[in-house]
Amino acid sequence: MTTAQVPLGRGPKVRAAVLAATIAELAETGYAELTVEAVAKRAGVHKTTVYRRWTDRETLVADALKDHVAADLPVPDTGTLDGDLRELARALVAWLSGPTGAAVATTMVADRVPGVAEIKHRFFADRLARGEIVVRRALERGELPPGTDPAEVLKTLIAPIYLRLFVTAETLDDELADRAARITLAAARSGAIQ
Amino acid sequence: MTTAQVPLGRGPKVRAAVLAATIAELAETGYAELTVEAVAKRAGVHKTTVYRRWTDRETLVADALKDHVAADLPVPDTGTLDGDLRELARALVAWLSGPTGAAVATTMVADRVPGVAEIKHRFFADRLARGEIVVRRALERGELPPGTDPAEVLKTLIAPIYLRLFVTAETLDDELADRAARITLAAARSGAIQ
DNA sequence: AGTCATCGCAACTCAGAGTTGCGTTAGAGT
DNA sequence: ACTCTAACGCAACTCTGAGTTGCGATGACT
Repeated sequence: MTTAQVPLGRGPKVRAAVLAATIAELAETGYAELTVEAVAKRAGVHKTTVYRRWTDRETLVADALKDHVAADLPVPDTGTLDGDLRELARALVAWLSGPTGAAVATTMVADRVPGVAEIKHRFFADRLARGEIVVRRALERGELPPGTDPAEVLKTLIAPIYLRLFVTAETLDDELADRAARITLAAARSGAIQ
Repeated sequence: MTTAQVPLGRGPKVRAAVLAATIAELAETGYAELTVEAVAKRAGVHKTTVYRRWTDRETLVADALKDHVAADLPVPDTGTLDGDLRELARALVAWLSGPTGAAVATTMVADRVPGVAEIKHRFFADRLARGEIVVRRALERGELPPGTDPAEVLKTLIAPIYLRLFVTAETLDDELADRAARITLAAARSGAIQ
């Protein structure tokens, strides 16, 4: 729906350039300081062109986030829950370590941009749901106590990573990912995550 | 230091009113939509008065956050790590459940307001450091395996609470606090938090 | 090569950030 | 109770960025 328009005229190129420029500006200045003119200039496009395709700044940002987040998460299958959790955590760290990933996550969380709340909710709900599969497989393999809540396991895994990004604001690394996986595994195995 | 000026003239009253109005506006509209005129009107003060005391909007917001965050955290001492962790988690939930707490936390995290980054860092570092005491006491009581990292335990405790506030955006409740305490305790006892 | 939707450009309006000068008032000291 | 002064209210600015409009130029598909 979003990108699936018949590619006629210069539409698609302009659209892609403007959305990419929006993400880049978000990464550099954040939403509060983002100006449409800066986006247009970066995209090599005139300001009015932006307003012809998007009604206002909020819609533009929301669409850029939606577009940038469309790629789906590859779900690992290493054979053990420990391996899968580490892969998931490392993939999240890798995404949030990039300039665009951090900017997208921060914008989704930070500001009350109308339209972004729903995008954020769908995005995280989708990611969580996909990740749950590795926990379900572990349950089937008997790696975890019955009654363990897959969604809560995933939340336990990603929580310290987002905490570091948003709260303590230190750099993300694979050591953090591995520790998150280790802690989550220990808690889940002990039956604490119901 | 912040509010400790000799109370001469109408200064202190105006300062308190404007800072309170700033927090209230942050809670209602967020930083991106916050206008100085709205703050002034809410504080029953003229716009120029605000600009006489604070150089710009960013300084005003930073000062309001700094002032609002000055209250120090009461550290529980229930006798058991489980009890202390639950108290800490519930206190955090209570703070973040209020309108101002959520607004303050969101503003600190969300936008790149110059001056706020440092306030955020100090605030969270201070809170973490204070909370660590309960873990140190548990280590002395032999409740946890030697080598357990107090700071990491605290981070494990608060991570799912901030995750729910910022990422999944569901309502915070004591059940969340208790689960966070339960999971943290299980992971720490198993020796996974080094 | 022609057609038409799309884009560039200039010229607006409007709101909010931040500033200045001057008249007015609240409050501390005697 | 009465000054006297620092702090406040007010009006009138400038400036930047959001969002709009009309017209002429250009690029993509037939």
